[in-house]
Amino acid sequence: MVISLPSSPIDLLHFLSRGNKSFSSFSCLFCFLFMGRKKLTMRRIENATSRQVTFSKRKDGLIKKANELAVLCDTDVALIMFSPTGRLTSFPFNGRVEDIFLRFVDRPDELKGGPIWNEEVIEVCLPLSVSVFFFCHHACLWSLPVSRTCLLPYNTFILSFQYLSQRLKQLKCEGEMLEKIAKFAPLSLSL
Amino acid sequence: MVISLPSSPIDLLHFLSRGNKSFSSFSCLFCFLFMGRKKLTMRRIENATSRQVTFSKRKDGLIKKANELAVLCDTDVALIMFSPTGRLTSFPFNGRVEDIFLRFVDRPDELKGGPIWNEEVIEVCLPLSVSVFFFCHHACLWSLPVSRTCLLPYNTFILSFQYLSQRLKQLKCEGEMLEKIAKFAPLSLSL
DNA sequence: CGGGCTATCTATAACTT
DNA sequence: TAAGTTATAGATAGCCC
Repeated sequence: MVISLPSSPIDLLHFLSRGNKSFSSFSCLFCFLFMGRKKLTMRRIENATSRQVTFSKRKDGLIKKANELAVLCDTDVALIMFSPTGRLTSFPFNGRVEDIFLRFVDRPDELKGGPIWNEEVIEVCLPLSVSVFFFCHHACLWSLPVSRTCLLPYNTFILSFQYLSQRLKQLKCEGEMLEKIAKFAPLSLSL
Repeated sequence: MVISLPSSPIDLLHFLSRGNKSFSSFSCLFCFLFMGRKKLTMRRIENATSRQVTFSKRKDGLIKKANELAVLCDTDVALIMFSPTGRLTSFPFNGRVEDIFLRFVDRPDELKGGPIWNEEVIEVCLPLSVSVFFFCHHACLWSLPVSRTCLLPYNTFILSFQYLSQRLKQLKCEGEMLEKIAKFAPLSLSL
Protein backbone atom coordinates (compact mmCIF):
# COMPACT_ATOMS: atom_id res chain seq x y z
CA MET A 1 0.00 0.00 0.00
CA VAL A 2 1.39 3.38 -0.95
CA ILE A 3 -0.27 6.58 0.20
CA SER A 4 0.70 10.14 0.83
CA LEU A 5 2.10 10.49 4.30
CA PRO A 6 1.65 13.71 6.27
CA SER A 7 4.89 15.63 6.57
CA SER A 8 4.65 16.64 10.24
CA PRO A 9 3.50 15.09 13.49
CA ILE A 10 0.60 17.55 13.57
CA ASP A 11 -0.52 16.53 10.11
CA LEU A 12 -0.12 12.88 11.05
CA LEU A 13 -2.33 13.41 14.02
CA HIS A 14 -4.98 15.04 11.88
CA PHE A 15 -4.57 12.29 9.33
CA LEU A 16 -5.08 9.59 11.93
CA SER A 17 -7.84 11.33 13.81
CA ARG A 18 -9.84 11.71 10.59
CA GLY A 19 -10.31 7.96 10.79
CA ASN A 20 -8.11 6.60 8.01
CA LYS A 21 -9.38 3.14 7.15
CA SER A 22 -5.89 1.63 7.32
CA PHE A 23 -5.74 2.25 11.01
CA SER A 24 -9.41 2.18 11.89
CA SER A 25 -9.08 5.65 13.41
CA PHE A 26 -6.80 7.40 15.77
CA SER A 27 -8.56 5.93 18.82
CA CYS A 28 -7.62 2.45 17.66
CA LEU A 29 -3.98 3.44 17.62
CA PHE A 30 -4.49 5.00 20.99
CA CYS A 31 -6.05 1.81 22.31
CA PHE A 32 -3.11 -0.13 21.01
CA LEU A 33 -0.60 2.14 22.69
CA PHE A 34 -2.42 1.86 25.99
CA MET A 35 -3.26 -1.81 26.08
CA GLY A 36 -3.13 -2.71 29.78
CA ARG A 37 -0.34 -4.53 31.53
CA LYS A 38 -2.74 -5.56 34.22
CA LYS A 39 -5.44 -3.91 36.25
CA LEU A 40 -5.70 -5.04 39.83
CA THR A 41 -9.07 -6.12 41.12
CA MET A 42 -9.91 -4.22 44.26
CA ARG A 43 -9.63 -6.90 46.87
CA ARG A 44 -7.08 -8.21 49.32
CA ILE A 45 -3.89 -9.36 47.59
CA GLU A 46 -3.51 -12.97 48.69
CA ASN A 47 0.19 -13.36 48.02
CA ALA A 48 1.91 -12.04 51.14
CA THR A 49 5.02 -10.81 49.35
CA SER A 50 3.06 -8.97 46.68
CA ARG A 51 0.87 -7.49 49.38
CA GLN A 52 3.86 -6.13 51.25
CA VAL A 53 5.47 -4.76 48.08
CA THR A 54 2.23 -3.12 47.02
CA PHE A 55 1.78 -1.67 50.48
CA SER A 56 5.24 -0.21 50.39
CA LYS A 57 4.75 1.45 47.02
CA ARG A 58 1.23 2.67 47.58
CA LYS A 59 2.09 3.91 51.06
CA ASP A 60 4.71 6.20 49.55
CA GLY A 61 2.23 7.33 46.92
CA LEU A 62 -0.38 8.09 49.53
CA ILE A 63 2.05 10.10 51.64
CA LYS A 64 3.08 12.04 48.57
CA LYS A 65 -0.54 12.80 47.73
CA ALA A 66 -1.33 13.77 51.32
CA ASN A 67 1.62 16.09 51.35
CA GLU A 68 0.61 17.66 48.06
CA LEU A 69 -2.91 18.23 49.33
CA ALA A 70 -1.56 19.84 52.48
CA VAL A 71 0.83 22.11 50.59
CA LEU A 72 -1.35 23.08 47.64
CA CYS A 73 -4.44 23.75 49.69
CA ASP A 74 -2.70 24.96 52.83
CA THR A 75 -4.59 22.50 54.99
CA ASP A 76 -4.12 20.05 57.82
CA VAL A 77 -3.88 16.44 56.77
CA ALA A 78 -2.97 13.50 58.96
CA LEU A 79 -2.41 9.95 57.88
CA ILE A 80 -1.90 6.78 59.89
CA MET A 81 -1.10 3.46 58.27
CA PHE A 82 -0.24 0.04 59.58
CA SER A 83 1.62 -2.30 57.27
CA PRO A 84 0.40 -5.89 56.83
CA THR A 85 3.08 -6.83 59.37
CA GLY A 86 1.84 -4.21 61.83
CA ARG A 87 4.52 -1.60 61.35
CA LEU A 88 3.37 1.98 61.73
CA THR A 89 3.79 4.83 59.29
CA SER A 90 2.27 8.22 59.83
CA PHE A 91 2.11 11.59 58.16
CA PRO A 92 3.13 14.24 59.04
CA PHE A 93 6.24 12.67 60.46
CA ASN A 94 6.98 15.13 63.23
CA GLY A 95 4.21 14.47 65.67
CA ARG A 96 1.67 16.89 64.33
CA VAL A 97 -0.59 13.90 63.79
CA GLU A 98 -1.66 14.41 67.37
CA ASP A 99 -2.51 18.05 66.75
CA ILE A 100 -4.62 17.24 63.76
CA PHE A 101 -6.26 14.37 65.55
CA LEU A 102 -7.01 16.73 68.38
CA ARG A 103 -8.82 19.01 65.96
CA PHE A 104 -10.66 15.90 64.80
CA VAL A 105 -11.88 14.79 68.22
CA ASP A 106 -12.50 18.38 69.22
CA ARG A 107 -15.34 18.72 66.74
CA PRO A 108 -18.70 18.50 68.50
CA ASP A 109 -20.32 17.13 65.35
CA GLU A 110 -17.75 14.36 65.33
CA LEU A 111 -18.33 13.20 68.88
CA LYS A 112 -20.06 10.04 67.93
CA GLY A 113 -22.55 8.31 70.21
CA GLY A 114 -23.79 11.45 71.92
CA PRO A 115 -23.42 12.44 75.56
CA ILE A 116 -23.64 9.60 78.05
CA TRP A 117 -23.78 11.48 81.29
CA ASN A 118 -26.15 14.06 82.65
CA GLU A 119 -26.08 17.10 84.84
CA GLU A 120 -25.94 15.11 88.03
CA VAL A 121 -22.84 13.18 87.04
CA ILE A 122 -21.08 16.37 86.12
CA GLU A 123 -22.15 17.90 89.41
CA VAL A 124 -20.69 14.97 91.27
CA CYS A 125 -17.46 14.78 89.38
CA LEU A 126 -16.54 18.39 88.95
CA PRO A 127 -15.87 19.23 92.59
CA LEU A 128 -14.23 15.89 92.93
CA SER A 129 -11.76 17.08 90.33
CA VAL A 130 -10.97 13.56 89.33
CA SER A 131 -10.86 12.70 85.72
CA VAL A 132 -13.56 10.16 85.13
CA PHE A 133 -13.68 8.31 81.86
CA PHE A 134 -16.73 6.96 80.19
CA PHE A 135 -16.52 4.22 77.69
CA CYS A 136 -18.26 4.48 74.38
CA HIS A 137 -17.98 2.23 71.35
CA HIS A 138 -14.81 0.19 71.64
CA ALA A 139 -12.15 2.79 72.23
CA CYS A 140 -13.71 6.19 72.42
CA LEU A 141 -14.18 7.70 75.87
CA TRP A 142 -15.48 10.91 77.22
CA SER A 143 -13.77 12.34 80.23
CA LEU A 144 -14.73 14.66 83.00
CA PRO A 145 -14.29 17.44 84.02
CA VAL A 146 -13.67 18.24 80.37
CA SER A 147 -16.31 17.51 77.82
CA ARG A 148 -13.84 16.08 75.39
CA THR A 149 -13.11 12.76 73.85
CA CYS A 150 -10.26 10.81 75.32
CA LEU A 151 -8.90 7.59 74.01
CA LEU A 152 -8.20 4.61 76.19
CA PRO A 153 -8.69 0.94 75.44
CA TYR A 154 -11.47 -0.88 77.14
CA ASN A 155 -9.17 -2.84 79.44
CA THR A 156 -7.41 0.24 80.66
CA PHE A 157 -10.68 1.90 81.35
CA ILE A 158 -11.94 -1.02 83.38
CA LEU A 159 -8.69 -1.08 85.28
CA SER A 160 -8.82 2.63 85.95
CA PHE A 161 -12.38 2.45 87.07
CA GLN A 162 -11.73 -0.46 89.40
CA TYR A 163 -8.74 1.31 90.84
CA LEU A 164 -10.87 4.35 91.36
CA SER A 165 -13.57 2.41 93.12
CA GLN A 166 -11.35 0.20 95.27
CA ARG A 167 -8.70 2.63 96.35
CA LEU A 168 -10.24 6.03 96.58
CA LYS A 169 -10.91 5.65 100.28
CA GLN A 170 -7.22 5.22 100.95
CA LEU A 171 -6.54 8.77 99.91
CA LYS A 172 -5.41 10.33 103.16
CA CYS A 173 -2.13 11.78 102.10
CA GLU A 174 -3.24 13.57 98.98
CA GLY A 175 -1.50 16.80 99.85
CA GLU A 176 1.81 15.11 100.26
CA MET A 177 1.32 13.15 97.09
CA LEU A 178 0.36 16.20 95.14
CA GLU A 179 3.52 17.93 96.23
CA LYS A 180 5.51 15.01 94.94
CA ILE A 181 3.60 14.99 91.71
CA ALA A 182 4.10 18.70 91.30
CA LYS A 183 7.81 18.24 91.79
CA PHE A 184 7.93 16.04 88.72
CA ALA A 185 5.40 17.92 86.66
CA PRO A 186 6.97 19.77 83.73
CA LEU A 187 5.07 22.92 84.63
CA SER A 188 5.68 25.53 87.28
CA LEU A 189 2.20 25.60 88.71
CA SER A 190 1.48 27.47 91.87
CA LEU A 191 -0.01 24.60 93.79
CA MET B 1 6.30 13.29 -0.10
CA VAL B 2 5.13 9.81 -0.88
CA ILE B 3 6.35 6.83 1.09
CA SER B 4 5.17 3.35 1.91
CA LEU B 5 2.92 3.47 4.92
CA PRO B 6 2.76 0.55 7.35
CA SER B 7 -0.50 -1.37 7.06
CA SER B 8 -1.21 -1.89 10.78
CA PRO B 9 -0.87 0.08 13.99
CA ILE B 10 1.88 -2.30 15.11
CA ASP B 11 3.82 -1.72 11.93
CA LEU B 12 3.28 1.99 12.26
CA LEU B 13 4.67 1.87 15.74
CA HIS B 14 7.74 0.00 14.56
CA PHE B 15 8.06 2.38 11.64
CA LEU B 16 7.97 5.40 13.89
CA SER B 17 10.15 3.95 16.62
CA ARG B 18 12.88 3.16 14.09
CA GLY B 19 13.37 6.91 13.91
CA ASN B 20 12.04 7.86 10.50
CA LYS B 21 13.57 11.17 9.51
CA SER B 22 10.25 12.67 8.50
CA PHE B 23 9.09 12.61 12.09
CA SER B 24 12.41 12.90 13.88
CA SER B 25 11.67 9.66 15.67
CA PHE B 26 8.82 8.15 17.55
CA SER B 27 9.69 9.99 20.74
CA CYS B 28 9.11 13.27 18.95
CA LEU B 29 5.59 12.20 18.07
CA PHE B 30 5.18 11.01 21.61
CA CYS B 31 6.34 14.34 22.94
CA PHE B 32 3.86 16.05 20.72
CA LEU B 33 0.99 13.91 21.86
CA PHE B 34 1.86 14.47 25.51
CA MET B 35 2.75 18.10 25.51
CA GLY B 36 1.69 19.34 28.95
CA ARG B 37 -1.49 21.19 29.70
CA LYS B 38 0.10 22.52 32.84
CA LYS B 39 2.11 21.16 35.69
CA LEU B 40 1.35 22.66 39.07
CA THR B 41 4.20 23.96 41.13
CA MET B 42 4.09 22.46 44.57
CA ARG B 43 3.16 25.41 46.66
CA ARG B 44 0.06 26.98 48.13
CA ILE B 45 -2.53 27.85 45.48
CA GLU B 46 -3.15 31.53 45.97
CA ASN B 47 -6.55 31.77 44.27
CA ALA B 48 -9.07 30.79 46.94
CA THR B 49 -11.58 29.27 44.52
CA SER B 50 -8.98 27.17 42.74
CA ARG B 51 -7.63 26.08 46.10
CA GLN B 52 -11.03 24.91 47.24
CA VAL B 53 -11.73 23.12 43.94
CA THR B 54 -8.34 21.43 44.03
CA PHE B 55 -8.88 20.42 47.64
CA SER B 56 -12.19 18.91 46.80
CA LYS B 57 -10.83 16.84 43.93
CA ARG B 58 -7.61 15.77 45.57
CA LYS B 59 -9.41 14.96 48.80
CA ASP B 60 -11.56 12.46 46.93
CA GLY B 61 -8.49 11.06 45.21
CA LEU B 62 -6.68 10.68 48.50
CA ILE B 63 -9.63 8.91 50.10
CA LYS B 64 -9.82 6.58 47.12
CA LYS B 65 -6.12 5.79 47.40
CA ALA B 66 -6.35 5.27 51.14
CA ASN B 67 -9.25 2.92 50.66
CA GLU B 68 -7.41 0.98 47.96
CA LEU B 69 -4.38 0.63 50.20
CA ALA B 70 -6.56 -0.60 53.05
CA VAL B 71 -8.40 -3.11 50.87
CA LEU B 72 -5.51 -4.40 48.76
CA CYS B 73 -3.10 -4.77 51.64
CA ASP B 74 -5.64 -5.62 54.32
CA THR B 75 -4.36 -2.89 56.59
CA ASP B 76 -5.52 -0.13 58.88
CA VAL B 77 -5.40 3.32 57.36
CA ALA B 78 -6.80 6.49 58.87
CA LEU B 79 -6.98 9.87 57.27
CA ILE B 80 -7.96 13.25 58.68
CA MET B 81 -8.26 16.33 56.52
CA PHE B 82 -9.38 19.89 57.13
CA SER B 83 -10.53 21.89 54.14
CA PRO B 84 -9.21 25.41 53.60
CA THR B 85 -12.44 26.60 55.19
CA GLY B 86 -11.93 24.34 58.19
CA ARG B 87 -14.42 21.62 57.36
CA LEU B 88 -13.45 18.14 58.46
CA THR B 89 -13.26 15.02 56.34
CA SER B 90 -11.98 11.73 57.68
CA PHE B 91 -11.44 8.20 56.53
CA PRO B 92 -12.71 5.66 57.42
CA PHE B 93 -16.05 7.35 57.78
CA ASN B 94 -17.52 5.24 60.56
CA GLY B 95 -15.48 6.29 63.54
CA ARG B 96 -12.71 3.72 63.24
CA VAL B 97 -10.34 6.65 62.93
CA GLU B 98 -10.25 6.58 66.70
CA ASP B 99 -9.29 2.92 66.76
CA ILE B 100 -6.48 3.42 64.33
CA PHE B 101 -5.32 6.52 66.12
CA LEU B 102 -5.34 4.54 69.33
CA ARG B 103 -3.02 2.01 67.74
CA PHE B 104 -0.89 4.98 66.73
CA VAL B 105 -0.56 6.50 70.17
CA ASP B 106 -0.23 3.05 71.69
CA ARG B 107 3.14 2.50 70.06
CA PRO B 108 5.95 3.01 72.56
CA ASP B 109 8.32 4.00 69.76
CA GLU B 110 5.90 6.70 68.74
CA LEU B 111 5.61 8.34 72.13
CA LYS B 112 7.54 11.41 71.18
CA GLY B 113 9.42 13.49 73.66
CA GLY B 114 10.42 10.63 75.92
CA PRO B 115 9.16 9.78 79.40
CA ILE B 116 8.69 12.76 81.66
CA TRP B 117 8.08 11.02 84.94
CA ASN B 118 10.03 8.46 86.83
CA GLU B 119 9.44 5.51 89.09
CA GLU B 120 8.62 7.68 92.04
CA VAL B 121 5.86 9.55 90.26
CA ILE B 122 4.31 6.32 89.15
CA GLU B 123 4.59 4.98 92.67
CA VAL B 124 2.82 8.02 93.98
CA CYS B 125 0.09 8.14 91.43
CA LEU B 126 -0.80 4.51 91.00
CA PRO B 127 -2.26 3.91 94.46
CA LEU B 128 -3.88 7.30 94.21
CA SER B 129 -5.75 5.97 91.21
CA VAL B 130 -6.24 9.42 89.87
CA SER B 131 -5.54 10.08 86.26
CA VAL B 132 -2.73 12.58 86.18
CA PHE B 133 -1.88 14.26 82.94
CA PHE B 134 1.48 15.51 81.89
CA PHE B 135 1.82 18.10 79.24
CA CYS B 136 4.25 17.67 76.40
CA HIS B 137 4.58 19.70 73.21
CA HIS B 138 1.43 21.72 72.69
CA ALA B 139 -1.29 19.12 72.87
CA CYS B 140 0.20 15.76 73.65
CA LEU B 141 -0.12 14.52 77.19
CA TRP B 142 0.88 11.43 79.04
CA SER B 143 -1.46 10.13 81.64
CA LEU B 144 -1.16 8.01 84.70
CA PRO B 145 -1.89 5.32 85.81
CA VAL B 146 -1.62 4.23 82.21
CA SER B 147 1.53 4.89 80.28
CA ARG B 148 -0.38 6.05 77.31
CA THR B 149 -0.73 9.25 75.36
CA CYS B 150 -3.83 11.26 75.99
CA LEU B 151 -4.84 14.37 74.20
CA LEU B 152 -6.01 17.45 75.97
CA PRO B 153 -5.42 21.07 75.14
CA TYR B 154 -3.07 23.06 77.30
CA ASN B 155 -5.79 25.13 78.95
CA THR B 156 -7.77 22.10 79.94
CA PHE B 157 -4.72 20.53 81.42
CA ILE B 158 -3.94 23.58 83.51
CA LEU B 159 -7.52 23.69 84.67
CA SER B 160 -7.50 20.00 85.57
CA PHE B 161 -4.24 20.30 87.41
CA GLN B 162 -5.38 23.30 89.39
CA TYR B 163 -8.60 21.55 90.29
CA LEU B 164 -6.62 18.56 91.40
CA SER B 165 -4.29 20.59 93.55
CA GLN B 166 -6.88 22.89 95.13
CA ARG B 167 -9.68 20.48 95.80
CA LEU B 168 -8.22 17.10 96.48
CA LYS B 169 -8.32 17.65 100.24
CA GLN B 170 -12.07 18.03 100.10
CA LEU B 171 -12.51 14.43 99.07
CA LYS B 172 -14.25 13.10 102.11
CA CYS B 173 -17.28 11.60 100.51
CA GLU B 174 -15.62 9.61 97.77
CA GLY B 175 -17.61 6.48 98.43
CA GLU B 176 -20.90 8.22 98.08
CA MET B 177 -19.77 10.02 94.98
CA LEU B 178 -18.47 6.86 93.44
CA GLU B 179 -21.80 5.21 93.92
CA LYS B 180 -23.46 8.04 92.09
CA ILE B 181 -20.93 7.90 89.33
CA ALA B 182 -21.36 4.18 89.03
CA LYS B 183 -25.10 4.64 88.72
CA PHE B 184 -24.56 6.69 85.58
CA ALA B 185 -21.66 4.75 84.19
CA PRO B 186 -22.57 2.76 81.09
CA LEU B 187 -20.94 -0.33 82.55
CA SER B 188 -22.15 -2.77 85.16
CA LEU B 189 -19.04 -2.77 87.26
CA SER B 190 -19.03 -4.49 90.61
CA LEU B 191 -17.91 -1.53 92.62
C1' DC C 1 14.34 -7.13 49.77
C1' DG C 2 14.94 -2.51 48.22
C1' DG C 3 15.81 0.13 44.08
C1' DG C 4 15.26 0.97 39.09
C1' DC C 5 12.63 0.31 34.70
C1' DT C 6 8.66 0.85 31.68
C1' DA C 7 4.24 -0.29 29.96
C1' DT C 8 0.19 0.82 31.43
C1' DC C 9 -3.34 2.53 34.48
C1' DT C 10 -5.16 6.46 37.22
C1' DA C 11 -5.68 11.20 38.85
C1' DT C 12 -6.43 15.67 37.80
C1' DA C 13 -5.77 20.90 35.75
C1' DA C 14 -7.94 23.36 32.68
C1' DC C 15 -11.83 23.76 30.30
C1' DT C 16 -16.91 23.41 29.16
C1' DT C 17 -21.74 23.77 30.23
C1' DT D 1 -21.15 27.10 40.48
C1' DA D 2 -21.32 22.35 40.46
C1' DA D 3 -20.89 18.63 37.36
C1' DG D 4 -18.95 16.63 33.12
C1' DT D 5 -14.99 16.35 29.55
C1' DT D 6 -10.38 16.03 27.85
C1' DA D 7 -5.55 16.42 27.67
C1' DT D 8 -1.97 15.60 30.31
C1' DA D 9 0.73 14.55 34.51
C1' DG D 10 1.52 11.15 37.77
C1' DA D 11 1.27 6.50 40.01
C1' DT D 12 2.17 1.79 39.81
C1' DA D 13 2.21 -3.71 38.48
C1' DG D 14 5.18 -6.67 36.88
C1' DC D 15 9.73 -7.43 36.09
C1' DC D 16 14.87 -7.35 36.65
C1' DC D 17 18.81 -7.49 39.60
